[in-house]
Amino acid sequence: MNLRKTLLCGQCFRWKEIAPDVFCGTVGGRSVTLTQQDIPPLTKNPFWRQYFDMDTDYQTFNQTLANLHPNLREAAVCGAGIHILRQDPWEALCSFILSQNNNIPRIQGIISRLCGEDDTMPPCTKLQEGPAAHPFPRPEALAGLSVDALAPLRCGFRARYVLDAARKVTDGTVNLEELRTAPLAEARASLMQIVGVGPKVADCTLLYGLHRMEAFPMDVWMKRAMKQWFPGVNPADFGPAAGLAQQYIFDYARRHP
DNA sequence: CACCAGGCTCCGA
DNA sequence: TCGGAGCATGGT
Repeated sequence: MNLRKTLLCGQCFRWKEIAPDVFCGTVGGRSVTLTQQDIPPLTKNPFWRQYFDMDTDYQTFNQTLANLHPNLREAAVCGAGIHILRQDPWEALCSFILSQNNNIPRIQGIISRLCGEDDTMPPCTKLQEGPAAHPFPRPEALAGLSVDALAPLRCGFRARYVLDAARKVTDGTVNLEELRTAPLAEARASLMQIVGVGPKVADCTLLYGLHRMEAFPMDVWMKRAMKQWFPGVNPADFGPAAGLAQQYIFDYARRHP
């Protein structure tokens, strides 16, 4: 696993590079600062082993993708080392609602404020793991709030989307844990009951929050990228590596102006 | 000033 | 069912 690629490829928003190759993040109520060298010992810890998805065979996924198209082979080589993190489903849902029609630096800022971090707060510099000062807020904590209460987040029209998600997750309208094993189409439909959740956000939630690797977040940008750089390749060809392929394609397109 | 940012809702044909 | 404006906010 390549730590930099994995944390900076756009799948998560709570990791900061506080110095070259030094990353500080908050996951599941824990904060940690680490570098690439910390990964081997850290993966003895079941929690981090699971979060970084160390038990999935990415080698086989890479082989599958590389054989589909020459450009996809190149993309897979460049993207090798990216793992799809096993993020908290609610955090992923909420994060990708906030990501719509938005850019990554601002998404990070909004999520940082949502977690109660102050804009003037210095970056965390402690070098070992500890309890999080600012864990991601649970849906129950947000469900009762008003749009006005979220004004300090400056997330604009997305505020009512976040609140609708919080309410529907809290009252059981959407049962995130059940979506781990539900048929993909059903899981997608369930998430799209939430106002502000369309096909793209639903698939991002399934992929990053519920580790449904066969989910393929598709939008007009991705359609164009597929047609331009990977003609003749269909998302159906990716099988259980679809989510990983999408990540590789995203990175590939970024490197090809 | 216009345009864009990992989209979606809402409206009209 | 489809297309396109509008949406809050901040950066370039």
